[in-house]
Amino acid sequence: MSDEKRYHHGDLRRALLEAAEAELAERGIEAFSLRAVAKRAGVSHAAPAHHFGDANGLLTALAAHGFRQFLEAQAAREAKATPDPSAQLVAAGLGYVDFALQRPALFRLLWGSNRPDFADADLSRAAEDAYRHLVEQVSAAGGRTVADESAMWAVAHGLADLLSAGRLKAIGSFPDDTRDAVLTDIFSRFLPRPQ
Amino acid sequence: MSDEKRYHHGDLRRALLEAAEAELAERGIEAFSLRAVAKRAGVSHAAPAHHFGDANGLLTALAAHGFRQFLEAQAAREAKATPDPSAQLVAAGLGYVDFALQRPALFRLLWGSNRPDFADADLSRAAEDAYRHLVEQVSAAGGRTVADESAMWAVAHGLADLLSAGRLKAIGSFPDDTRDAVLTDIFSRFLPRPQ
DNA sequence: TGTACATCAGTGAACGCGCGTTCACTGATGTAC
DNA sequence: TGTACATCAGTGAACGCGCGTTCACTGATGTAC
Repeated sequence: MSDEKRYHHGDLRRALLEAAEAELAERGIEAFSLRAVAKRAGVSHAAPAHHFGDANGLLTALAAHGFRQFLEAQAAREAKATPDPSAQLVAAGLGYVDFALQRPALFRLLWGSNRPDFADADLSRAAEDAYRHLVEQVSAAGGRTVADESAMWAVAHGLADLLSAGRLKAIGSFPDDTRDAVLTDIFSRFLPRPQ
Repeated sequence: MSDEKRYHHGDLRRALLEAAEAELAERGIEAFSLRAVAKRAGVSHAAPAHHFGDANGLLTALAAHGFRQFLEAQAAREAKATPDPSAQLVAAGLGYVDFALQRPALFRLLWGSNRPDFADADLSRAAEDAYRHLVEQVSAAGGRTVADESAMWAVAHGLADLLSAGRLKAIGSFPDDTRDAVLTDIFSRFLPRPQ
């Protein structure tokens, strides 16, 4: 039954989110349109309205979903690291960069666009969960000041943004394990200092 | 003669660049259109073609101009700092952030858009000048490795991007001199270490 | 100083296009009895 | 188990809009003589 043509899609909401991310990746947010997303999902161009209202509604839902995946990318690295708080903080930083490299279009939607409605309840909750995770990690590693927290966030964010945009060519051209080693070196410089 | 209505504008190229930046600031790159820029500059919507070809041509020229102003913002901070190489490097970082806060729309055009043609000769020269400046500053301050260079770039970029987007609310709410002190503290952690 | 002419910058009407939105509709699904 | 009906998801045609592009044009400027 999976390949028969059905009137009701069955899981159009999810299909539209995937199509939207693919559109962002291929054509960029500047050329994003609801009609192109619907076409990619194989559905008439008026169908998305049932699920998301308009294009910004779809992008808002996609951004909320993106923040959850963003946290998952960090959790995946943390699970592989030793439980030491500093190692966990470095792992979160590596996950931050992983996400930006693996989903650059989504990364830009989260951090560099004003189209999602960041006042939306679901999206703002997802974004705050991500922020809270950072604060907790820094705190567990001994960070106490605004500077501690901002330093770690900024360096992770800067590396992620520059790498996903194809700048920082030196690091970008390293094999994965070499890249991880250099990134770990950099993150280590920013670890909160013992008082 | 300045307020009389003339057929020839006189300095339409510059006026279009200014109008384009204002449009970016007000409506975002996602809604950028040549017609709106022309209207803002008080000129018919076909006029920009004489100077820039199309919208991407205009954005490319604006980006090249932006990179030069980006370097100027750093130079302004460097001129006020002591000549010590580490102090100069920190000053460059503060200028990086200044630019992002003062011209957020332009900052996003330079670092977060794919609409400018980065293969354009003038733009790529301007972008490379900015990159070279960074490398030289890091080198003068004793940086020798890819990690030294990337760390400094990433933290400056991350602070600039997050602050200009209104994240990092703690630092963003400080008065200017307090903000500079916190940023200087953060940059100092990333200064190349003596071997 | 004056005239003729070439070049250039900007105009404004016209065009075709893809967009979001609306709306009457149709087919599928779920539920009451 | 069957029937009737309400609700829901998706269709497809229609619309008006702003967009980029084209093009014949006009007014301004510069230059040759």
